[in-house]
Amino acid sequence: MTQNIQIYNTLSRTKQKFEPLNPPFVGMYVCGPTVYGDPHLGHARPAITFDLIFRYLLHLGYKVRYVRNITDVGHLENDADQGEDKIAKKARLQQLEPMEVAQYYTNRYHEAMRSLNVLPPSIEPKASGHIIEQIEMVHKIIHAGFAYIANGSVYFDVKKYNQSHQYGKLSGRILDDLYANTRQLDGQNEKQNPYDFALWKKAAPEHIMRWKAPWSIGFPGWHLECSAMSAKYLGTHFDIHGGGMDLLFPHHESEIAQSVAANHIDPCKYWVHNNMITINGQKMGKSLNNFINLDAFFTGKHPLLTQAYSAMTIRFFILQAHYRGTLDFSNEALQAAEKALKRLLTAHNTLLKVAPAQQTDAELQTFITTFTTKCYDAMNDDFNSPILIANLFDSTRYINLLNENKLTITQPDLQRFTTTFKNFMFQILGITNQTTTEDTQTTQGLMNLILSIRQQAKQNKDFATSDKIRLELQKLSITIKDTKEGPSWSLD
RNA sequence: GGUACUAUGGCCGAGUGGCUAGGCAGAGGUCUGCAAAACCUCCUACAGCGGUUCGAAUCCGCUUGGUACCUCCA
Repeated sequence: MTQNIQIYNTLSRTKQKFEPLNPPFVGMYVCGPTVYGDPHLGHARPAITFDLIFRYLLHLGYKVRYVRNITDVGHLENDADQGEDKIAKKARLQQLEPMEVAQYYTNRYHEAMRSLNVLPPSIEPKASGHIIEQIEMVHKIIHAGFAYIANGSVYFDVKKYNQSHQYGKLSGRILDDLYANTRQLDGQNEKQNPYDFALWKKAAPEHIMRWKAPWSIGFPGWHLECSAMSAKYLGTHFDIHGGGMDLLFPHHESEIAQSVAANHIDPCKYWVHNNMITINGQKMGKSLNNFINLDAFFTGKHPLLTQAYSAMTIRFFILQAHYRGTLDFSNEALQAAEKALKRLLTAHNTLLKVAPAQQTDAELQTFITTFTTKCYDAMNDDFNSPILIANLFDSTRYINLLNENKLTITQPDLQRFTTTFKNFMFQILGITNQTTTEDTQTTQGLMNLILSIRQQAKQNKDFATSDKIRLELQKLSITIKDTKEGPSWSLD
């Protein structure tokens, strides 16, 4: 916990020293999914980004309360849909109860997160379970004079708020510009100004998800749930608020306005935003037909994919880029990531087999003394996972040299080396080693038998047999390697 | 049009005012019955145009791409 973490704050557009409000406690809120469709690539990036931050803070010994919500209150698809929301629409199309839809896709989301080895958050509140808190917050905002009621709906008065506060300080927007660019929606609107946003919306007759409030039977505005739930579980002023860069405006901007209006304080100290994902250089969107569900990656069943990619490959690929940069998905890039990951995992298995010696070579000694520090430095610099991964790759060279007995290492140094490697690779980056069957006794016995038969064949120069064994095993995803110490095998 | 992010070698991707990130792919070599793996060596880029500087890919300005948001869409 003595680490000096620099964290990029969207609010200041600079890296700042991370100083929790109440150490060792850290409160972190991240906007979760709206559960009306299968989880896709767009869900993976923020989940993995904040999983990395969560894991690192935990590793350093912070007591982190990580809150990530589930949006199961439908919000309007667009004006033309006459008040029908996404979840309700799905429910109508599939003839299901809206909550059935929400639960189904919540489960799907959880399954995907588990595959990606994303740790569950400390609290995962649902918007539908916090209607009371949201109504209370609307009361507070009305009481503070920053909201008005129109025909059963309640709107946030952005113009008034902006007179005493700065609406746009997070996204860099200026209210006059917003006005100039949004006036085309004037007319039948209940809003006093086009940039006002709903806190509570009166439900149209066909709107299924509805709750009773003093103003009308209706549903909460979509910025409100995050403000209400973060305040409930993390307090009115907490450490980190995260989410995708696409949420910067209007969602997060409005969260600040609501919280300041209701609680008289900015909701959080650090705003952290992950950048977006593109596919083959194009934006990902349903209309462009390049919208890839996570399941499609795992099975390879999508026109844009030439093969299946494991969840760990996806995770590793995302971590190979810094979270604030855009990330482009392509088959070529994913295949590179797949091989790179395999190389690291192989190196780890090799490291576990290294036998200690009387002394550590000078070159290796130098490396080991700086290795741990360099890994921490990478993470401390705004969670720079690409640099961390580069450091791990630097270490593989030494691992392989140790394996070939070209270098030696003492037991304490080996212990240090292994601990650092494991901590950063598995605990912090959250990579898992999927080859579990490798260790079962039966498999091990069978493989020893097969390999001894193959060695016999090789000694008899019966290469037809030895090659056949290797080829057939390859079909079962088992790779044979002939090393100086004899044959070895691994499960791909 | 506005706001913001971004532009790096064949590909993916870090970083920095002068001291070659890393991975993948490619070339050569060692090893090997062959293969795979591993190791060694090679491939040295920073959108364009100006400016600041002893020196910029790194700072400043302009131009041109790309992306997101600006719609009661996480």
